[in-house]
Amino acid sequence: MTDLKRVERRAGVALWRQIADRIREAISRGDFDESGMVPPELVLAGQFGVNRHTVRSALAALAQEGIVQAVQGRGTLIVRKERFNFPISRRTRFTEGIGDQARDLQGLLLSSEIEPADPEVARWLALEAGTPVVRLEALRKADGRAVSRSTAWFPAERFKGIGEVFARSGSITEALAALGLGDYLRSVTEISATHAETADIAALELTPGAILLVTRAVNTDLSGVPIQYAVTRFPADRVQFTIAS
Amino acid sequence: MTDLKRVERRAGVALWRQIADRIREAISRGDFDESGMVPPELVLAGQFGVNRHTVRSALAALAQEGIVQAVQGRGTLIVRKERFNFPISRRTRFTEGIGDQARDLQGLLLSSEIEPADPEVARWLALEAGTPVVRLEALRKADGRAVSRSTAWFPAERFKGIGEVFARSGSITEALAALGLGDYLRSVTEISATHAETADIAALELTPGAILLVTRAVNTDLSGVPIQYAVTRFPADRVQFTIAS
DNA sequence: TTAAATTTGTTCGTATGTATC
DNA sequence: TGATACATACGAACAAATTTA
Repeated sequence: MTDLKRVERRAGVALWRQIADRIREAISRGDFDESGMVPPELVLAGQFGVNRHTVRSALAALAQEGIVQAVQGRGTLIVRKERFNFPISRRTRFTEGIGDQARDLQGLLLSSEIEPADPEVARWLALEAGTPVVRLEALRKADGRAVSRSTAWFPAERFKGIGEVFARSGSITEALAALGLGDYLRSVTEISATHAETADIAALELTPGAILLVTRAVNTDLSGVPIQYAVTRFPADRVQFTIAS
Repeated sequence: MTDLKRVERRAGVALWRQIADRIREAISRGDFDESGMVPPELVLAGQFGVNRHTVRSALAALAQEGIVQAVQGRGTLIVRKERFNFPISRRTRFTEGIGDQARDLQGLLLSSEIEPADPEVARWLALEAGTPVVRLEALRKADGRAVSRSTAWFPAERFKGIGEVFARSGSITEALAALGLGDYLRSVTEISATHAETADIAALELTPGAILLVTRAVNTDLSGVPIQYAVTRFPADRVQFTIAS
């Protein structure tokens, strides 16, 4: 607690930013490790010699960074993170990729519908816009934690019943195999990062403002014909990617 | 402006969240396209029938998402984004990778020092901890926009003068070539995402709370000996990655 | 060039609601 | 049930940066 002294007013740097920095440092020093929580807002306000709102601004910034999580009625918890490592290669498969790192893997079908391909989906799948495609919404959990929320499109002609098959197995690889596709390859993966939107926050059990790693990927059959285009959102504090060349 | 009516107090959803959603929708509808800015906070507060602080909370959330950027004295600008695409492969090279997409590329040396390898750096470079390494801090710009901030380590025995050479050419590839390494390969790339810290916010000219894509990568010479370990931070709203398998 | 008006940024005060213990 | 602690909202004042007159 040695560092939680009064804050001097410095020109140019807002009080709440200075306080956020001090709390961040105190956390990384392990000052609050016994309790696993930050002291109550009013206590911090007293120690820093500022109003409680100023402390709240600082804690809100740290919550945005994912360092702490405020829980109404209890206090502000310090968040500890361990990331799953998700390998990306020509033979990327979700279940195999994370399998080693988790005891319990679940693939949950949220919905499955046939719809006409919009221009973007058509482009990725090398189809005419308007061609029927199956849209499959899925959520994956590892050891009970949601690790990805994906939206995948398949040509409907070839993979009409993939929703039902995936619902049973929870694995795209197995579902494709059941529909006669024994093997497939990853052709393109795009990776970007954004803030989570409302729907994903709910599905992935995130705090508002959480960061998502987003992949846009195409899988093809062995002759190079696109069979799947998927947009997958991974909580950035739970997942990282590895590309082994 | 049709949607900017009074907000009803609904149980369960905070006012500022409802307002953030309404402003986000109005922006994506293009309601403010003529000016490129959101109306002043006091105007919004009046239209929504709430206090200015409530509007500020909503705008702060949108700023976190990177949708808007507030500028003191001017107003709150709507941010338009276009991302550079950075390909990652066995032959990843920064300059070649982004070269097509930008007219003007700059590689700036921030500092270059020789230091003993800490355990992590030593592990990635397959050296004994404490072995001298060159640490090179660099900033890269494309068309005047900062696109990456990297910290790279090289075995000092082999690449002692790389700082000076990089300072002249602005290219790691050229610097390595000048030191006798004609070709090299990317062996591992790890990708994660976090919030930017203070130092990177300044160097990359970001707004606080911006998201960074972070790569940890190892390059080796043609016989597989590690020659470079680099941690590179890319602003997520300016860069995305592509892995072509 | 200067001054005023506009607009966002920060801080404090106060009150009330809601969840946890 | 009451105490504690975070969540939301309103009000007021002033600072700082920018634009406009």
